[in-house]
Amino acid sequence: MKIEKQERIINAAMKEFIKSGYDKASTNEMVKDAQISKGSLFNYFSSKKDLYLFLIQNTVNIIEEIYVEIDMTERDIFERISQVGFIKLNIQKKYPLVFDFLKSLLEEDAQEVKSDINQLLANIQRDGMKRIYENIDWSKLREDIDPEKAMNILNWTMAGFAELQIAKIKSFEHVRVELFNEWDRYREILKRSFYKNGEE
Amino acid sequence: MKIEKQERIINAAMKEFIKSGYDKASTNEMVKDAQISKGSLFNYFSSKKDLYLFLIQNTVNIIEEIYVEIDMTERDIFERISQVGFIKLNIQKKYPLVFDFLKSLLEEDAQEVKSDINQLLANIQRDGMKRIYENIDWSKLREDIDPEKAMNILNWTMAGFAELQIAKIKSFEHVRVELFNEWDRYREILKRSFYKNGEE
DNA sequence: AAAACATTGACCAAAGTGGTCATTTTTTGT
DNA sequence: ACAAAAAATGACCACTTTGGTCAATGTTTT
Repeated sequence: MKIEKQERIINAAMKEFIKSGYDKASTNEMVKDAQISKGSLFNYFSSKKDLYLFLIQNTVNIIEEIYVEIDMTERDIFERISQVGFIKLNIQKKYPLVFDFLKSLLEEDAQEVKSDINQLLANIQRDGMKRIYENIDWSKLREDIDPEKAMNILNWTMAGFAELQIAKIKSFEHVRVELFNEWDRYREILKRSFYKNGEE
Repeated sequence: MKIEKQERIINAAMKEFIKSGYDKASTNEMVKDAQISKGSLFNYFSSKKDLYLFLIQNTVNIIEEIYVEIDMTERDIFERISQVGFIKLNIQKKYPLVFDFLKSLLEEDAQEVKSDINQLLANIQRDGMKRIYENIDWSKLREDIDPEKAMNILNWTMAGFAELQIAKIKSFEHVRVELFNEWDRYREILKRSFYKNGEE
């Protein structure tokens, strides 16, 4: 099957599952959006559930790329967090729905798929943030700053910044080259604030 | 009508609208959850749309309390932001669904109610954050820090912290007294980071 | 005990559900 | 050019759910 059609189907299905949750997601809406016939969809997937589970597995595979791509030898927290952000941005560009779909999975509570979700997400949930921030050198931090709190502030700032940029991109419909410069400003503020004088 | 029953209906309706969006929200589910009969619901409200619009107006009224309660003479950003957080926390305690419902309104795209939403939300959207951070004294900030970025970092941190605490409360089912101490730690970190030495 | 008001849930036509399959269209091998 | 195989279609199915109604029943007030 043409890869473009595959993506059309996957995206349409994800979009509908995100919007409506498993139970209320309509296969009719999916085929309309993907511009294929009802019959085709049920040729590719034996049931709605089958399709849903495929999408979950697909999502897990994509998300796991993050862990693989992280350079664990980079021990500076600001470098590491920028790295993760960069990887996530690339994923977002390639698969714009994948994070929203993941979020919808965590909120899903339909009995029919609940256990399957937990099972398939087990791997990426188990470690979560911990794996991403393994082997970080905290010694550069000012001593009066709790590393865990610093990490939280960084994470929240990163997430907030990302959300803001995505909103901008979605509304203005043009990717900003200044994006990374802008992030660097935030990075500088926090770095100067959190690190001991003279470090790095 | 008994106030307790009113709240049961409002909460059940909001819950269902949050979960399913306007179109797919089921009035049957609402009456089941609120433990009233179908007939009663349509006695109180002439239609699903009528109910929805009532909930929006109700939400707007509640949210607007925030603006009223802010002490505009407090010009320190950290005080102000803690104030807003405190007000929001109280609203969250009294009306646990109101912020989720507000969020769901912003994501709603059903044609039948889209224009009504925009109209009713116009007031609280127009100014948004601006009104909350009016008349702040930025002179205490270190000169190498852009006030707008500082404000963003603060906002994101506050939101992240709140989310974390709500998650904790929801899962552990007991409100933490240490909550404000914990927030004060974050506040200290950011204050020491952002303010000139010796300020405040 | 009568009148006024509140609440109920069986009921309705209409719309939507996940899934099927005989039929048509497209692709393939020769 | 043609037939066989593969892929795609959408009308159709039985079933569920939808928002909304209203005659009947319960509850209060006068």
